Amino acid sequence: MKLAELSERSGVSTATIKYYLREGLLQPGRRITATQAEYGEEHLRRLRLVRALIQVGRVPVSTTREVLSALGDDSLDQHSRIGVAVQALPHAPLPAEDDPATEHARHEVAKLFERLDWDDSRGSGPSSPSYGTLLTAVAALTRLGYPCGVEELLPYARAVSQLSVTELDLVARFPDEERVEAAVALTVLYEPVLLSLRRLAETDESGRRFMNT
Amino acid sequence: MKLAELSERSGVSTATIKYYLREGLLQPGRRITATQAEYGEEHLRRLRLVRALIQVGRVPVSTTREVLSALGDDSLDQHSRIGVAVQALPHAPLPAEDDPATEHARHEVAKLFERLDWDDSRGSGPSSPSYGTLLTAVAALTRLGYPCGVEELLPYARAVSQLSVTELDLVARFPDEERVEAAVALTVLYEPVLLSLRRLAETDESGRRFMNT
DNA sequence: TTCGTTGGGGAGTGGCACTATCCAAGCATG
DNA sequence: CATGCTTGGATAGTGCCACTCCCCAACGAA
Repeated sequence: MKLAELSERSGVSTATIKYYLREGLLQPGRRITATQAEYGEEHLRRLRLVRALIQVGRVPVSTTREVLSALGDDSLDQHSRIGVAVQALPHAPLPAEDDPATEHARHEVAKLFERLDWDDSRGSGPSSPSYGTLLTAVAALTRLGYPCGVEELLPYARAVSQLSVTELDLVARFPDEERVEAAVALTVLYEPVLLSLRRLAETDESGRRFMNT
Repeated sequence: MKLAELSERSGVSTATIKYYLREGLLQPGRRITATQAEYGEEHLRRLRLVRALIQVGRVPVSTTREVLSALGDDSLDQHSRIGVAVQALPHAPLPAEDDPATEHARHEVAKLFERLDWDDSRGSGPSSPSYGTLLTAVAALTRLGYPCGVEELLPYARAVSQLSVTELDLVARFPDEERVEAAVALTVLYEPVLLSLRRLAETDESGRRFMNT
């Protein structure tokens, strides 16, 4: 298939596909002549993944490139490739160091990790960028005077622990060679699912309580 | 307090504060002389909220302005103000209309809503922007061949339903005049908490399964 | 009086995700 | 074989966003 057909079948403009090729998000097609190239189904699939990550998952283009290169890094085992890909995803800036709210956040999050048996040797833990994002968010809430200690965090942690089990069950059903891509796609694309369901649930619950009808 | 002190106590540069003033995210200070203004504690508090929404919650500046104006709209009741503020938050683009994946998404999400008793009259439901975001994400997953039907969505929906109850319990503890701000702050700032905990949980679970030690 | 400081305002910056234009080399048609 | 449309590569430009710089006139302390 030529670039124009790839564009039509994916719904992505040829200009944008050319941009992705330049940025290394897509392998170049097989050259037919000096000015033409041939693309296959795997290009279409990859393009759809790229589009989903960028548009639905809001992953920046440069980050997408890193994530994709981790997908194909044969020198790593499955867990490491998933880890590298997920760590490349965007995270909040680290919190200010000398700040009482940050101190509180560190303390509460540390207590949370004691109560769960999450293990830093598996990649969760203070060394992970997600841990930094968590600290930043907890510190910001603390600074604004909203409660955000272990007791408030635990229900969230328990909920996502359960969800991660069912999610990894899903990932495990895929054959080896598709598993890392599945893990990344599900990690990124279930984020908007989770957030929109949460907003819908909150809107509904807020209506139950604060609406007079 | 003068602008310089406001800057120091909030950790936001004077240039940025001036930018927020111009953008209407902050009320102008009380004018002392022709070239000086006085700011109070409520300016500091508002500034911290703005910073948290923009930096931690990744809410765009223009959206933040809309959210803040909904906070102070006395013509609406609490539920409506929360609703307006949350609807102003960023959402994914609506999915393509004439697409089998979108059709599938509509169908599955409709089935999901039948199983929960979420009510469109309360603001959740097809008319809500979050509903559109959900459709887009489900359609993208479907297009990539990942399972994303009622059975997969239900655990997520149940989890966030529970969380929304505890969260609204928290909101209800605040006095009336602080309640809407609390609802918005908690909605936005718990998003990174939820997402980072999910990534940590997944990393941990992936380690348990796919790591050889 | 002098000199640093203050707040307002307009213009500039850097990053990002495209997008428009140009060009030479095909291919298709009469 | 001539003509004109299409193709893919490269370069430069666009629009948006969140700041950030700079200048200015008015203050205020020494």
